[in-house]
Amino acid sequence: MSKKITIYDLAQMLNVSPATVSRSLNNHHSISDATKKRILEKAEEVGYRTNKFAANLSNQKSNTIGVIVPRLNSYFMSTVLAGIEQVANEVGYNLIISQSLESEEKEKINAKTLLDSGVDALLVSLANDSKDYKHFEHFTTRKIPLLFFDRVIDLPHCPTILIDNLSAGYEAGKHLIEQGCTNLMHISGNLKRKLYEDRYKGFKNALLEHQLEINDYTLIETDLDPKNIQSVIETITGSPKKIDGIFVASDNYAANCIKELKKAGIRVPQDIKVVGFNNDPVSEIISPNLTTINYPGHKMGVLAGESIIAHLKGSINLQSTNTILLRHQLITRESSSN
Amino acid sequence: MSKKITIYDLAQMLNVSPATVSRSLNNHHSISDATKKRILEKAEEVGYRTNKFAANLSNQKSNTIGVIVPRLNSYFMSTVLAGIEQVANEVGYNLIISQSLESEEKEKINAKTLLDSGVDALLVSLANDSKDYKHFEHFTTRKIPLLFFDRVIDLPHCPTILIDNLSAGYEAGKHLIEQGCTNLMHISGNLKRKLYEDRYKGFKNALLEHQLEINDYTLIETDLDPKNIQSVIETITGSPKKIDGIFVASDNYAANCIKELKKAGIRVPQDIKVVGFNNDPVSEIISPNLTTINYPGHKMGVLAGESIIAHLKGSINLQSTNTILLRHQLITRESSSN
DNA sequence: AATTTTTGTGCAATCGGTTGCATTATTAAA
DNA sequence: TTTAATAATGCAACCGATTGCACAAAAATT
Repeated sequence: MSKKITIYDLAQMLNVSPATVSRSLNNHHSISDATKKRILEKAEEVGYRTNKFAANLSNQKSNTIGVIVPRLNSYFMSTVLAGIEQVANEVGYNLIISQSLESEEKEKINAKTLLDSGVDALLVSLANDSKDYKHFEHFTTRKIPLLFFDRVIDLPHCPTILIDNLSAGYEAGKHLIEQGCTNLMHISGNLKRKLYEDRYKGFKNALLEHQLEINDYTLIETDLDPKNIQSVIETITGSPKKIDGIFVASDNYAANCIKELKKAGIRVPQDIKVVGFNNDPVSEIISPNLTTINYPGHKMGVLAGESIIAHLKGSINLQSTNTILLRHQLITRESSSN
Repeated sequence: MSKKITIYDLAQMLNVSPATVSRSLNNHHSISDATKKRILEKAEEVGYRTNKFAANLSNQKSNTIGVIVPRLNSYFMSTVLAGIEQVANEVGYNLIISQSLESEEKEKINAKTLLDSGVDALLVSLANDSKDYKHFEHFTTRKIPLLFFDRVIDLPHCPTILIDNLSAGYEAGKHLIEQGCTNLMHISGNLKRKLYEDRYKGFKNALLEHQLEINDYTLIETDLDPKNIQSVIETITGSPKKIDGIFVASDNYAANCIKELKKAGIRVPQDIKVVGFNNDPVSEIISPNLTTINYPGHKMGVLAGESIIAHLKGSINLQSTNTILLRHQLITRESSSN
């Protein structure tokens, strides 16, 4: 029981060849039903378990998908991962998940490790400070499908899944303006990442469209880590013209902003209206409830998983599809009402 | 470039044997430095990448650790996973993560898949409805180390990492009593899981110690999913004796309770005091801030990872250590003040 | 100079499945 | 009844790295 049983053992027990055993286990058509049954039953009886290493070596594939994310402990990311895992699991794919912790260096190492581990495909959401993408070339040259989601770059033959951040930013800005705000601010994530750049661009477009002033206080670039929120609050309160509308690139950060603003005696939404991003659960917990852009993380994960698996199974060719845009949606709540 | 290079290719290029190449790549002592250098350089030059399948097959190990969790998109769990990933990554281990989605059936399948995938160790947090643990026996019989965290069971030779839920529950109860509550309620998760059972037991002990009544309203068992919170709120408001203190087994659920209680016109903490569990970020966002039990998820992950890796490297023997208890801590905030 | 050690490499088996091709048994067609 | 077609199974090479053992060359010892 404790020593592992191979197809050779089974073959010997049943007086057939290992080839027949292998074919039976894989339900190959050229084996008679009787033999198959006999072999399957014996395999079950003696607790045979296939050795994936050997099978992988032979098949040159692992039924494994690699995932690299900046960090896995954010509501959004864990939701995406949950989606990916769910679809992958259903069709028998395993997920090797690693985090770059926002470091390009780690991202490179992780990519290499996953390459060596023989993942059949790679899903990536980029680290904030990744600037060089050579580490992904190994995958493309080896024709290992590579898909970017959320924090994406445009690489030849690599599809991307994301939302239309440009118009999401625009809608957020426009909404604040329609609510009567005239002195707007955007608290952004790292602008090296296109999604943040786009959100800001869209936001700025809304301002431009309404001839609102754009100045030094229109944009604050942060790492979206609530730890360093104090300086941001100071910037807000220190603005010469009173800020009356803020669009924050993450709900979590927005919630913390509201909390700190309240502490500073600033009322939300009366003094400042706030719009967040993602529709995290926290947006409905914070008081006032947070107006936000719904960003369907789970759906994104499911889609990423399904796309890559469909590609692996050969049913679609992802290389040609370049960008999949998910629908987003402004959800208005108390934090921007008047 | 695009076709993969093996040690045989390298051997041929350099007129040495594959064995020498292999040994060089693994920095075996019996190879001269000159040869090693020559081989390493060539390997680098031609972009050699080791084939893990072959290496794993030969070594009978994968440098991979399997993880099964109920779901990966909860703040607590994703934090634990982040901790595990971090330490595993640092020492070159990969993590295959799968979720049971609270289903015993899926947990079984996942365990099987991970066994087949040849993980060197398995870390598990159990699904709520798991009742049968035979699927883990394969691991123990094959001497694959198995460690449970958070939602644990006592299996021979399997260490567990958790906090002292009994005393945490007791402290939560005692705190509410000290704040003047006399009519207490506990909103629990699935009592099949020992951690929830223990939290309730501890809580009950506090009540007993202070001669407080225990009745039908003392305990509500839920799945801790905010979706079905309404019936719980109704139970609270419908209690003949007004409930004035609630201990909730998760911060997220507690936050939602507070939100709904406020909607129902019940003031927290004036009418009802609330204590949560986990010290999620949401506990500091909700107003009033939530008194809670700090449960160090990241630390738990790090510890789980470190333990299992130390065991794999042979530096410690986990089989003998049976339980690792992490320190928890009551954090008092507004939701239970008076 | 002869012998023993030490060092550095190679041979070949092994890990456990997979699969193209050959072979035999069986059934259908002529 | 003979021949062609079909079905079922086995042989043996292959996937790519690892490693015990043998062996030759170089260094150390007597």
